[in-house]
Amino acid sequence: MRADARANRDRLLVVAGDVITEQGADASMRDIARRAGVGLATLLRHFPTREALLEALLRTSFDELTARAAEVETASSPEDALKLWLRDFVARTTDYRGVVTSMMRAIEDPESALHNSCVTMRAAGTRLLNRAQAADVARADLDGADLFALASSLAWLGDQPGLEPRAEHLFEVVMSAILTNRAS
Amino acid sequence: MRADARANRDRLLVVAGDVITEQGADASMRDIARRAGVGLATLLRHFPTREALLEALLRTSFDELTARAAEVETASSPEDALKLWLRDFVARTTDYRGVVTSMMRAIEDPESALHNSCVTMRAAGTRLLNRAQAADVARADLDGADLFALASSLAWLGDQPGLEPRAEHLFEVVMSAILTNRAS
DNA sequence: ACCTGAACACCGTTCAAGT
DNA sequence: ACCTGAACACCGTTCAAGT
Repeated sequence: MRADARANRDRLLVVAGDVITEQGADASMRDIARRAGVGLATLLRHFPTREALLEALLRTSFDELTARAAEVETASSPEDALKLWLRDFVARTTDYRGVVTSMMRAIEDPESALHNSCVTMRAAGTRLLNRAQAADVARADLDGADLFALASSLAWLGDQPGLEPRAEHLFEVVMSAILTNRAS
Repeated sequence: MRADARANRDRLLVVAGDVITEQGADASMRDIARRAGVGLATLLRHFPTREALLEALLRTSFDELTARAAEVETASSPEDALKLWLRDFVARTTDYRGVVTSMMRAIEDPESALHNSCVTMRAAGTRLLNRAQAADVARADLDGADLFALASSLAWLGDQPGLEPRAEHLFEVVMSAILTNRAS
């Protein structure tokens, strides 16, 4: 890639992060290009679809989540590991409003640019779930896709304007459905 | 209202119901007008915003849900009543894809045309929750807004394309978090 | 009263023309 | 190679003109 193209790409990613943080995942592509001081066609050349742009923005975050799953797996009890990781999942997914819907779409669509990052991250979560199930602290009738769906629904709740104050409480309610809480 | 205007309005509602069933809550207003054989300005004249159109479509359904709450309250045990009603809530809200997000927005915004129907319906659900709590079969640390949020998140899950097969299972998982299940 | 076409400012897509 | 302006087909909003 030519140096000026690389510079444009980097700049676009930074600006896109800002704009999407402000306006959500359905922000205007034209607006992003405008604020990057670049033609719309240039943005579309680097990221041919909105999905591709989101993919570039989220790949790092999702890869970090995958790595984080490995960390908590060795550092924490099965129950705490699952809790910590899900909290992280929700926090990161709520960073950009509306992005959880794109993620749901992407994990169902193998053609999506986001597909692989999503699948890998879900697999990491599944390992934490299975570990908790083996330790008898999580419901046995859940699989990785169920966990992913429940976590996503919590992220969706976090995206809803009036719900921030209850987000933590709702997290714990759903969490209590995932865990079996046999002790205590 | 003049007879021709009334006819247009009725016709628009029917067509809007069809189109939104097919395409979801963000269907093109122009398309709805087109399929109703009417100018776009005529649609906007009867329903000045998309919210207003959704309001007209959903008011009946929400009012029925409010009435249904009163029915199950007298006909069923506190636990069954809550279960039955929440299932109904999710089923109706999933009828038009994407509508649950509009509903969430509407209940936070007193200016919204949907606001009153939503608030009334939520209050009906709150009564069922309180009754279940009094009978000690539902978690005491939930209020009506929590219940509404959890039910909405289930409706959101039901809207996601790949999740229909797990919808019922996820409903039961979240339901188990709401109920205390002290017996059995 | 009610309806409508047209003008408007937006959107994302595409591509010929420029450097 | 890479960028860009312009044309395109869409969107919802608004309003003067028609019946």
